[in-house]
Amino acid sequence: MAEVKKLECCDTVEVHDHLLKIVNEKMPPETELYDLAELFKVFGDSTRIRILFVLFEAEVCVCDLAEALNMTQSAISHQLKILKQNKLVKSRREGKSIFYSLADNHVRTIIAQGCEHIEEDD
Amino acid sequence: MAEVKKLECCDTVEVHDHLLKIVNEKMPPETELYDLAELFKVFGDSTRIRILFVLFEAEVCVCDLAEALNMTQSAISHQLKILKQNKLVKSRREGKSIFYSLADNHVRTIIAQGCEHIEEDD
DNA sequence: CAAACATATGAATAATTGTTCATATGATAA
DNA sequence: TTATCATATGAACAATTATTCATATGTTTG
Repeated sequence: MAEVKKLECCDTVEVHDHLLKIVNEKMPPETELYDLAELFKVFGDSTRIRILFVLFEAEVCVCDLAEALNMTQSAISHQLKILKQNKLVKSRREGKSIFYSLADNHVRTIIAQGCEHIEEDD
Repeated sequence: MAEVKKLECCDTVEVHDHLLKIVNEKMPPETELYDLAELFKVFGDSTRIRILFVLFEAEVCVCDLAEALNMTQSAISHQLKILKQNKLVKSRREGKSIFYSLADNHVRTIIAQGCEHIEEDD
C-alpha cells in the first residue's frame, strides 16, 4: 500500500503518469531554465528594447544613446551593463568614448518574433 | 543663436544628427515598444517557462501542471492567467477541468531562439 | 438540493528591479 | 599634473511582481 494518492489528480491517473515521464525527459535542467528566463527578462524592459532598436541601425556611443532616447547617461549605462552581461551587445573603446553594437543576430531574430506575435492578434 | 548645445555630444555633431533622424524613423511607436517589453516579460519567469515546456508536449489541465511542476494550484493558475492574457496559451473546458495548450508557434520559435543564444557562448 | 472537485482570484508579503543622485574610473587636452 | 570629458558604479527609493493563503466561482455527482 505504498505510493498512495501520489498520482490522484483529475481522475486521469494514467495520462498523468505518462505526462510526468515526458516532462522529466524533455524538461531542460534547472540552470538552463533559469538562464532562459534571465535572458528574456533582459528583453522585458522598454528602455533596453529601445536601446536595441537604436543599435539595429548603428554602432553608437553611450552619450548619443542617452540623447537619442532622452534619458540620463547613468540610466543608459546601467542598462547597457545588463545587455552586455547577457551578451546581447558588445562594446569597443575609441578614445574617451565607448561604442556599443549588437553582439549577434539572435537579438534581431528574437525581437522580430516578438513583433510578429504582438502584431498578429488585434 | 538658437538651438545651441542641443546636439553637442562626443564632438560628433553630424553623426549624431544623422542618428537621431534614423532613430526617429525606425523606432516603433511607444505603445508597440511597451507591448514588446510586456511580451518578453512574460517569458522572463522560470515558472512560466516551465509551464510552456510542459505544453510543448501536451495539452494539460491545471492540477496536472501543478503536480508536474511541484507547485500549488494557485501559483500555476495565476501564471496561466498571465500567459493567457498575452495569448501564449489558450484554454478549453472539459467538465470540471480546464485544459491549457499553446496558442501559436511563435512561442516555440521565441524560446528556441533563446535556447540557441544561451547555448552559443560558454 | 448539498457536497465534492477543479479552477480562479483578491489581498498581503517578500523579493526583484529601474531610475536617480553622487561619485569613481579612465582617457585626453592644456 | 590638473582640468575636462565620457562612462561606470554603488546606494537608495519607488514600483513591479511571484507566491501564499483564504475564499469565490463553476461543474459534476449523489
